[in-house]
Amino acid sequence: MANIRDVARHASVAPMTVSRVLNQPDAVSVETRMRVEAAIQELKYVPNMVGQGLRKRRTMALGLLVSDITNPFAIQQIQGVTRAARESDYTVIFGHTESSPAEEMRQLRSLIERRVDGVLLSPVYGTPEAIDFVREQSLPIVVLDYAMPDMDVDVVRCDTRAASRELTRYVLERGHERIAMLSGDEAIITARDRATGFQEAMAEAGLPAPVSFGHYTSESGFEMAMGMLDSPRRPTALVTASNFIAMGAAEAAQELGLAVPDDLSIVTFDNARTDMVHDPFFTGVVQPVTEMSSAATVMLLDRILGRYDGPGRDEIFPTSFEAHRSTAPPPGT
Amino acid sequence: MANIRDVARHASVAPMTVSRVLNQPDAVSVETRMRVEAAIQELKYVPNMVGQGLRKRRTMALGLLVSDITNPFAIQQIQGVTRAARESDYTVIFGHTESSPAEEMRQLRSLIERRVDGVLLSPVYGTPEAIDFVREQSLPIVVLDYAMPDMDVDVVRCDTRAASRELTRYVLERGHERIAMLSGDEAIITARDRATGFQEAMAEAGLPAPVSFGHYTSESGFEMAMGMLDSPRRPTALVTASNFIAMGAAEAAQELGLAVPDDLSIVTFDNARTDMVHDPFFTGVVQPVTEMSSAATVMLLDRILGRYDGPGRDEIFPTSFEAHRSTAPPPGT
DNA sequence: CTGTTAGCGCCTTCAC
DNA sequence: GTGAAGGCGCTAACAG
Repeated sequence: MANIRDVARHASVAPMTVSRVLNQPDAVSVETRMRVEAAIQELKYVPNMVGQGLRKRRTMALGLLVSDITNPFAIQQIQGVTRAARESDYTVIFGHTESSPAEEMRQLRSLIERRVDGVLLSPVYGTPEAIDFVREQSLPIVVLDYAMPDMDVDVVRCDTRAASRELTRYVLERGHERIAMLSGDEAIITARDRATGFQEAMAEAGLPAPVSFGHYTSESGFEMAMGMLDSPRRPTALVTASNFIAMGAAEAAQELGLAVPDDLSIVTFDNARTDMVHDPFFTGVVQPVTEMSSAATVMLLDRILGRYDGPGRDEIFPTSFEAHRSTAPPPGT
Repeated sequence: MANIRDVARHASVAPMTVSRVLNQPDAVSVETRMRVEAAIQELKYVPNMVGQGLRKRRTMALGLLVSDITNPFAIQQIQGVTRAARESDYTVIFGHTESSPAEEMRQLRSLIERRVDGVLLSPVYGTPEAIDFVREQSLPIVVLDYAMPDMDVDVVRCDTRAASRELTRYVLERGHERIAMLSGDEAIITARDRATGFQEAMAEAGLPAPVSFGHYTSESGFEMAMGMLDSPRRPTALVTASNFIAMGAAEAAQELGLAVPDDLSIVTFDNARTDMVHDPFFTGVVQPVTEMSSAATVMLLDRILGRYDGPGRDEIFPTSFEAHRSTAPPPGT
């Protein structure tokens, strides 16, 4: 594998000239450039970014950590980040944390070891440690989909509490009165916010607002739904805080012989965008994940390239709503 | 951000000793080691793998290129590779080629620039250029899910032609006689092999074997299905060569007022594994993608670490079969 | 067990 | 417009 000196020798120039041909071609005379380019071709020279990164102290790589790669949500994050990064000639080194804070720290460390120029983190529990860890290496970081109150850090997210209120109102407007919420881990701020939004909307309607906290998994959704539905005055509608919880709830309904949506309506968060799924089933809130992730990447690049270095920005994107087949009026109406 | 010399100074040792503490702790006396470790803690030193990579001429990174990250198939590949890589302390730098050969070459180049220690490629069209390009940099490469006859290269795949034969036989055994195949781009070997397997099984049964070639997308599946189904003596079953084609075909059926499976059975390849999808719909062939990808990663590491350097290996994994809700006997039986 | 020297591939700086 | 010197952070090889 040829290096820059091999090319230089082959073209009878100094290594520096080869470097110029690659990085500032206009600073080299046409004839020299052509000779160097011929040598590059001939030796099949591919520049070594490891050397370059060491010297320039810039790797042109961004780190991206998502929680759960099996979630379509994460795929959209990856797409959004990759797309924006590519436009600035940045590579994305991505890892998934399997929703484990320990793994999150391990992966962050690995990204720092590789000296990525910045980090995009979709956190598990949003503990300050992860952010501090990156910061103490004076690396810029942007947080995805996780509110960080009282932390001076760039965040890109949605107003998930308001979205939850509206989602609940939608169900109320369909005539439901016995509605329960299945949320995620109470330690996760989106899980709390979504529960709060639900409770606010139910309070407006003067109705009780039962909430289960569990995890953002279908297993947990199944269990929580079984708990909520196992009662004579069972809810006629469930508001779930994630697509996986919704799936688990739908399984529980099936297990109990309840038809969705005829016997039980289900609405959810984190719906995958329609164009990713054939015949979407769940009615719910859709976040512009790809756009958010691209925006977050641009914010990160702003920091890296020195285009911005003020206080942390909290960029909030609007959510939208998609009605599909998982909702109907309550049974008996 | 501290470097190894800062740590050395802080612990009153030579940089080399710090390096030893990190890489061969047993070669350092306990007291020295403790002093160095204290300095590392205090300075929050994180080793720089860029410098290390330059010196060792090893980056401890593998490149992985998948075609289409929105495909659950690709997610499983990423998981399998990441898992196996992690066990050997390797990082995965992954990219998606958006099913474009030009992008594939661009991404390969980017991986080479970063001097990954080896490449895992799930090719678009399986042209030799991509492989030669990697090889001429004397980098090892393993090909995923793509037969490479006449190329001396490591491949991990399934016997997709045999699987297609069996899949077709399953449909025949259900009593169907008018069966059509919707395949992918004829330039893609799996698309050809799956068509061939279908034709072989149909020939065994003495039946005509109409095949459409299109693309591995739901749009193409929709169009091909519309073409095949728009006839009085339309097929009662479709064999599709990918999950996306199956989705498109199901949409076409819906558009034509045909119920799946009552009016039309659909079987497919590239089914996502059951545990990734709520209530799987399509009957079809399931490949052990995660295992295959892990195995491919191990094969690659064999080359990288010099555990193997013989001729290219063609490792063929068995497929399995999952019956779900998209198949029934032909209408009127 | 510890240290010194030198160089991996590249580019910043300065000189010509 | 071109080149020489030096160093980014790290470790192989050798010395003590």
